[in-house]
Amino acid sequence: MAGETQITLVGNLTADPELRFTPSGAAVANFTVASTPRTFDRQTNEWRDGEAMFLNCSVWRQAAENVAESLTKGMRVIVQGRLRARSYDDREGNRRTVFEVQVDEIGPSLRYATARVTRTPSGGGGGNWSGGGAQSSYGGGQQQSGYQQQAPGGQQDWGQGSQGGGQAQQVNDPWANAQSDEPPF
Amino acid sequence: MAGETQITLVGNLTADPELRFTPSGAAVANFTVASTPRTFDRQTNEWRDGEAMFLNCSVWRQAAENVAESLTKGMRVIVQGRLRARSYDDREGNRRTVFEVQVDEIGPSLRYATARVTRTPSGGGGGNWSGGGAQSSYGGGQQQSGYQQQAPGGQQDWGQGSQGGGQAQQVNDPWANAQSDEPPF
Amino acid sequence: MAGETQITLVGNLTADPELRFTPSGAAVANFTVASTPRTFDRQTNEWRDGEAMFLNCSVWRQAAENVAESLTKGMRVIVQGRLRARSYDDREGNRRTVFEVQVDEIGPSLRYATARVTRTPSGGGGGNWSGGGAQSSYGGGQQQSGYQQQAPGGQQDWGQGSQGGGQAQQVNDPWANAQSDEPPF
Amino acid sequence: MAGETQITLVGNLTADPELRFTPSGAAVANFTVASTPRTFDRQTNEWRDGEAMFLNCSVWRQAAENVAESLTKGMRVIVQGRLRARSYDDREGNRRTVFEVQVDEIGPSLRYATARVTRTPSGGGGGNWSGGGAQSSYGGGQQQSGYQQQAPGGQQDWGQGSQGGGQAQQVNDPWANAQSDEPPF
DNA sequence: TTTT
DNA sequence: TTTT
Repeated sequence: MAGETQITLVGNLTADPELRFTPSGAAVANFTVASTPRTFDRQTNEWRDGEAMFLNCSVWRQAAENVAESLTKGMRVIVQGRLRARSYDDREGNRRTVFEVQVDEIGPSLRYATARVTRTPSGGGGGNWSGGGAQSSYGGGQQQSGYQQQAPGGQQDWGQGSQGGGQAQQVNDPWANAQSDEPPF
Repeated sequence: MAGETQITLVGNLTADPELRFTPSGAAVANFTVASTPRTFDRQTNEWRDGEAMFLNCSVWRQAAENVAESLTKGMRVIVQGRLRARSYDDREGNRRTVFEVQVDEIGPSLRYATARVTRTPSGGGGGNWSGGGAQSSYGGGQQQSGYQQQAPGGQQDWGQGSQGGGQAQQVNDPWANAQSDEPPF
Repeated sequence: MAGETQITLVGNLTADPELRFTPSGAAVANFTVASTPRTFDRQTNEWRDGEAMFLNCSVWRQAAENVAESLTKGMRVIVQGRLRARSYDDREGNRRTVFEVQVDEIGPSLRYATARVTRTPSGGGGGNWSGGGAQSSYGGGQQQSGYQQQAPGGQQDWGQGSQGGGQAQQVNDPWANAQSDEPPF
Repeated sequence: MAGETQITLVGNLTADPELRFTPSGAAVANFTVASTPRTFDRQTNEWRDGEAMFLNCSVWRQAAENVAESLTKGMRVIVQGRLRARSYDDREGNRRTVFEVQVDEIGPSLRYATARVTRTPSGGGGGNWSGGGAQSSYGGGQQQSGYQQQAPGGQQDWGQGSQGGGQAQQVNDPWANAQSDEPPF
């Protein structure tokens, strides 16, 4: 008995994902995707950009850690998930509602980029299956060290001003505290 | 006036993608995604695997080349596209129909894997923008050679029997010839 | 070259659709869909309702007129479309953004209801065709009268207070004037 | 933890739905949707029809009965569901696989047609609610008779030859027997 | 096997 | 502002 608000979103990260942990240790990554609709104008026979749309996304557990490790500001991603609303009262006491995508699957788009995929050691998750895998035989050590070296460079490359993006933080902010141990969805 | 057969598919590659070129030089990559539906059985309170589904996918142009370079047998991917049917007559003269996903967006899933994304030089495509971009500073040569070395290992790792998967071939088979210069979709 | 923000929404109308016409005579129907996510809680082994989500939808041309004629407050619908954002400044000068679904296809859900479908005379639209008109075999009169009796009760059942819902209005409000002759999407 | 093969399908019924019951009394409706992709050819500046695609669909319980009562050959529908594969061996011993959409939500499209919705008495289902019942203000009788006149014509219009479509049958064919009490999905 |  |  499904049949809900399925959404498939394509766009670019407005900033590096933010990784957090609930008190019980569950990882959550939050990020915003900017999606600019392009429509083909039959009159003028050319493409027109619509107004950009910014959607907050949130992803849990192992995927959250993978997202924080793999994605940075500007990258184009594909997101499959369910649209949700969260209401709150702003400082003036007005009821506001915010939309958020609960991510089921996410990955970098290969439309304008290539990706080198590395399987996440399924420790602690009970992951039932696969994914990458390719690089494990590459000669662990070499691959590993390569990875370590690369990370910083990649950071700088995006000219991002945000420090700590994609870095884990065991925060104690209100939001984190408000989170239960388990994903609410 | 849209409103068609939108499909969002998650599953694993059954083999390395096959990259081909139409006579006029347009790239096409074909691959098959195996998707095993999991349903939560409320009686027994556990997850049950359904019958695996195998879907052919085809992607064009720059994305085709990126797919061939990035994805290998076994990897989990997210695919967004439109479902199509192709009919043909088999050797016994029976009309058969084959389903195929025309890929709009594809990427490796980050559920069980990480990915290092590198922006494709937008040469010859007029691509309006990008994703990745990060790895340019990794020191091209090193990265490159690393790739060459890694490829074979990765290959073996998935226990695949198909040789040449992911390799470009300027084929002249009937199918390639039948293709026009432009994607039919 | 597609690959956008596809959304498929299921929920209930919060009110009767509002039908308007652009100066040049193009029909637009606007309505809001309330969608309450239900998730199966594996701990307690029961279904839990999430926070309701309210999404504005807009549909154009013949479909707009059909929507206004067919749908009323409370009905469950399926909507297929693309999610868009519209920004504006509120009275305090704050930039607000509103989400809206540009409807590609819409229909009443048959999950808890039946529907008697009547093809719209394709006058003025060039629509290539349509749906049904099946019920002739039900024994018109009997079925009909049964329907008549039900209708009023059903109405009250919905407890809707809005009068004039689903009625066309050649409005001249700013929004209508702002609209061009053609759908902006 | 979802993230599967979501499909949203728009097309026309190739025949009236077939309603069956499992031994334990659960209703199932099967039908085929023909979907003809239309693409806008930028060269010639006109729409082109692609090859038609035929997809089997199956829907369960109350919705199955509603479908059988509401939909007939030729009608345009919107279907939201999950794509599945079913394998079998044909008479020559070849393994064949058939695709099928497990319907989550379905309804008649309002693009070229109107619909009069009537809430299904939620007897025996526990359905939490429904749509329908709006048209009371149209002036029942008049509207009704208008409908009656249209119905037969519409019927013939469709030139449908299949009799008994949409009629319930407590079949005992192999397939029905193979079905368990509960939907397999 | 098929719809518009 | 709201539906079930």
